[in-house]
Amino acid sequence: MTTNPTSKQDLILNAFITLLIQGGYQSATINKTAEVAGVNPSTIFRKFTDKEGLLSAVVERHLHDLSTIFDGMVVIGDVEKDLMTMSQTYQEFQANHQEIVLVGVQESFRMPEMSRAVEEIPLQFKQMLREYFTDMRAQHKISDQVDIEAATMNMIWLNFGYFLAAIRFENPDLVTPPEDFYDKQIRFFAKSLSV
Amino acid sequence: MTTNPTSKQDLILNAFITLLIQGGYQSATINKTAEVAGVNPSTIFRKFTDKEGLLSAVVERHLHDLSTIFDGMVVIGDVEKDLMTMSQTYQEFQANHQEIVLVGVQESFRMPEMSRAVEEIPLQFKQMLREYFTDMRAQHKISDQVDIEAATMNMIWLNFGYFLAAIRFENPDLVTPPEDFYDKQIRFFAKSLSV
DNA sequence: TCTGCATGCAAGTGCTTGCTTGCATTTATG
DNA sequence: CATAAATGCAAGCAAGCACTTGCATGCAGA
Repeated sequence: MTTNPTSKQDLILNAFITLLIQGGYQSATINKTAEVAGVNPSTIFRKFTDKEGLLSAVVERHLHDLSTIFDGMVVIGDVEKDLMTMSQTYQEFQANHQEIVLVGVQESFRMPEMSRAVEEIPLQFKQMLREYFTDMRAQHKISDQVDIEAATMNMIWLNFGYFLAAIRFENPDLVTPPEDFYDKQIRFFAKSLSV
Repeated sequence: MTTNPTSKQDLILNAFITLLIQGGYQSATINKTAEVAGVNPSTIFRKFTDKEGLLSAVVERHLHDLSTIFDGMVVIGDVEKDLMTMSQTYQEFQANHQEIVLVGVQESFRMPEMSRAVEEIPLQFKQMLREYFTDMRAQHKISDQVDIEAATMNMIWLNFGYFLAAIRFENPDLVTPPEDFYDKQIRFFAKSLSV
């Protein structure tokens, strides 16, 4: 093999993820996954043992990605711009891991471990935000009056809500393009930090 | 019948809704529904024809409730308090119709009509908020500078995000009690309206 | 050229699902 | 009390599911 085709492992995983996004865990059947991946169903079992094994592989890949979530991000000390950067990083990560968020929301009852893997995303975001706000307050770049915990949670829920609306709703009255979100919403939010 | 027991229709519907909340549409099987309702599976088919028919009944009930969503609500002209009231009304309605929101989020690909029924909730909320903000600005109770559209969407996504986090996450770092949400978050939000 | 590994293929197993049907039994109603 | 409607019950059906297995095939490296 001289070319560089995606490995069958990845082909299968990607097919599975596609189906997870479209219909959740239950409707992402092995047969469909095999068909989308262009692979025989038996191959999937040989590689992943189980349907659960397939899911585990997805979760593992996700947790690995998560550990590097804010790695490339640079803050410059301009609150408005930094918040935009952080929000964008968070949004893009979630968008690239929709399947985890969706399955986590869907199966939180039957697969609590899954739910906990999903929670890790906003938790990382929260930790970073809190540190940032604390820092900015020490530098007097945001008001002393600001309730950091409240501001942090506000950002988290706002971003989480926008994300889910964006991937599941179609009505333009409920979803704006990401750039508008960063530009208008984060700016709106940033204002309340100077009061 | 001299007592007033819930009709079998309602028993079945409620059982179905319970299962929808716990595991979504696919895992809410007719057999389980019958068992939870204390009813024979065949009865369900005689009453609702189909599994789809069951879902339709749930959606119909929902749409009926939705038409009265803000009926009992009273605004007093105090922005902070009014926003709390509105947020609470919205949150409580969503909590009482979790099943619709969840199934809508889960099955938006396969059942777009469902998705549209879910969208109606935030759309109603949006309409009310926009009117309220416009009104308050005319009365100079909020700043002229405020971007009403941005403020409206901010409230919607914030509330939507908090709601989904609240029903699916367990970590107290990601979910606060509703009272805290109204008290701290809405107050935080209200501040940005006076800038 | 030989060997071993990865894959395809097809048949099959046992379980669950949605859904139907015919008949007995209970329950409400006049 | 009589009649009709609402339910329970049990058997059954076709389809889809996860998963297994045995064998043929093809491809890679020694």
